[in-house]
Amino acid sequence: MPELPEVNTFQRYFDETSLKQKIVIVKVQDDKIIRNVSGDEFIDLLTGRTFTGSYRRGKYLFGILDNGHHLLLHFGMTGDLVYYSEVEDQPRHERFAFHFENGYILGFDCPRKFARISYIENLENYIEEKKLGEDAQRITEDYFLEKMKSKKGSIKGFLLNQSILAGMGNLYADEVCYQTRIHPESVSNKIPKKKKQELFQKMQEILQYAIDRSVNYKDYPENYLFQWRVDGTIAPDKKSKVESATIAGRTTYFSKGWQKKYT
DNA sequence: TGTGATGTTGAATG
DNA sequence: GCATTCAACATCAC
Repeated sequence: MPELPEVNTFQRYFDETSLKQKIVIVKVQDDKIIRNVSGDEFIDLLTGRTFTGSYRRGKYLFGILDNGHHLLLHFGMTGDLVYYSEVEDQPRHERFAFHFENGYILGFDCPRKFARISYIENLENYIEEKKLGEDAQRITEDYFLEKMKSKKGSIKGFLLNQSILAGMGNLYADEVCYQTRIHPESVSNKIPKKKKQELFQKMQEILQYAIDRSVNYKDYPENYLFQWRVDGTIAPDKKSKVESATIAGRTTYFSKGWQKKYT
């Protein structure tokens, strides 16, 4: 269930379990999610290798290999990592797995197969090709304001655009809009500067809050919109009702009475 | 039984 | 070139 904070949690998990051990066996149960090489090539490329570190940018997690290459783990909607040693702990929808020297296994679970795995020889080139923006937590306020100036689409679409800033997903974008009282359909370059700054600050705050606690959406405080993503419920501000609409192609929850639309 | 779900991408359209 | 919309990807849960 990964947006930036969740992928950050995956990174921690990956770092704690899978670094500095040789991969002795690679198993591929379903190579559909492996994008740029075949299942057999994947096995050849990774057998005998060791992960020395990781790098996360938005929702993209790159495992750093001991030959300087990278393995991209993108979790899609339902990707998950499971480190286990007993066969019965193997996740139900494991698509591939690394067996380490110590007998433990890192399995990549993914029911919906929306994940994307790529073997990358040159990370800079890959990021360039994909036009992957800088991580949402590493951009500056100036950059954020500057980018918004020229954008005529909805603020929701802006926040979701991974080539401008990487890491915001559907739920977090709604949350940031809600907390800054900006209607998600607002036109990006029509939002007053002060509100834009607020948007930037809130985004940082919400992401950091989630990262600090490795939280799930459900663990958020009640005044967050997260657990109120139901039409017609009373919004956390207690006065307005939550409604939904499709904005920027995604189901978006907001509260008309609470959030102002700048057009 | 039908519907929609945390994400990305490519095609089609304006 | 840009922005937007839609369908597709595959499975599960309600």
